[in-house]
Amino acid sequence: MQALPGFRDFLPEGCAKRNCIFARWREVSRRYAFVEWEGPVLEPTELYKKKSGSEIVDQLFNFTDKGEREVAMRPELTPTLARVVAAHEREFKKPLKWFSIGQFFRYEKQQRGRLREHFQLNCDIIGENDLAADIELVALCIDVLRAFGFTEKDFVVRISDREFWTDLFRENNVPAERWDELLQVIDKSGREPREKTAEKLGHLADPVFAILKSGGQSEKLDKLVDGLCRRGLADFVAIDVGIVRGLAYYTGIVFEAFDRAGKFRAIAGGGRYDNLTAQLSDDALSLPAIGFAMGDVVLGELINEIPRAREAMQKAITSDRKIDIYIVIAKEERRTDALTQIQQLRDRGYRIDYSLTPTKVARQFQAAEEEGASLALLYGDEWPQVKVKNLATRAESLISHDALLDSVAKFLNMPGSV
RNA sequence: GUGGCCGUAGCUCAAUGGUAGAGCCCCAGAUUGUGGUUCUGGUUGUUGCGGGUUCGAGUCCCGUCGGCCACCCCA
Repeated sequence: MQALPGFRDFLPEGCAKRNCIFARWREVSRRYAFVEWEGPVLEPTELYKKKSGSEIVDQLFNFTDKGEREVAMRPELTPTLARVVAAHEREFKKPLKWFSIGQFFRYEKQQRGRLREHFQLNCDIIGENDLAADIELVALCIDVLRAFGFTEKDFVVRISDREFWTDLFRENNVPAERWDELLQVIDKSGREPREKTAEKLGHLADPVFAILKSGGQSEKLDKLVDGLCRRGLADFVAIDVGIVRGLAYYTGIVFEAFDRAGKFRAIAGGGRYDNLTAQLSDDALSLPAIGFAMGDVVLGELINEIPRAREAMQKAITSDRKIDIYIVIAKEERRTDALTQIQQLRDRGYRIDYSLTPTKVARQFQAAEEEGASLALLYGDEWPQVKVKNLATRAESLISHDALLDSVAKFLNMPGSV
């Protein structure tokens, strides 16, 4: 038996890495005063059918439940967020600055950087129209990546604005029904032959190609980049109007983070979706919103790729898995006394390990070393004294068992005092 | 969903169609209370699975499952 295709087992090392990623995500989000929330993993399929564009439905991990309901494992969080906000918005001051860390699913053939399950950080600002919110959110995205040790040499956030294109469509009298379709064509233009794109664009082909080549420009994008420059983040961003993103609900600024080497797919992406709460509440409510998501899979690959990030991650994992004290039971008749003190030490919050069964002393010290213990306490012939060994310096001293707790506390606060 | 490549021990990989191996890991020892070294010994495979060709298949053929890559799509 093995895990289903596209689903991962997290062995201790993988789990430690994942937890480390979550910790950074949470830490930086909190730095921006975002608050954490969570929604259900399973939603009515209907929630995704209309709101995310029809293309998403083929990729849903969906089924009929025992109550004959059409349900889907969530492929993304934004529709849930819009639903929840529409229902509870009066309970909160605006703007809402919410983040969430959760697992998402898609039913697709897996390949590298793309599984059937992954974890995502979602950060959203709801109820603020001002471009300041867009700037804040992009800055947050950059800072999250910086927290992993990445620099402007490692990644770039490409920023675009869908209004830049919809303005062009309007000027050229393109009916609004065709906008989504044309945006998809522009989104795809970098990945397919020019002739094919030109054919789909029709009379818009020439102006669109001209803009994609020259770069395009808009006051809004300039202000956005200027805002990031003032925060000292200029080197992390680039305007790229070719970025459109696939989801239908985006209405304004859209952005994606890529590794500079261009080796992986997008690390993170997001944008403005000002109409989604209105759609999901049948126009009972309309709140502007902007958000982004960052997945653990591509991020994890990039961490492995960049030495600085990989070493930082490794260091954090090593330090987190360390225990404080290993209890060496050198004489089995002292086991009960040792266990009494193990309980007391654990009650004080120390990480303690010991051998559950009679084991050679050498093996016990080996285990102490492997688990990264700072101290070893040896229970044997010295009783009622305990031998305390500093595993880094190999220095030993004898301490009466009833003075042990104080002595250990002193050492662990100030290594070197034993 | 379509196409190409691949599938041997827990991991990394050997084996001109002729008896399935190595390293690492793991476990146990080296006169019985001290840790990254060393030495010795030990466990593990229906060669992904199922058919077929052949005197004989890890090796060739077909199917299937799984993995990788590209397409599709991208949350």
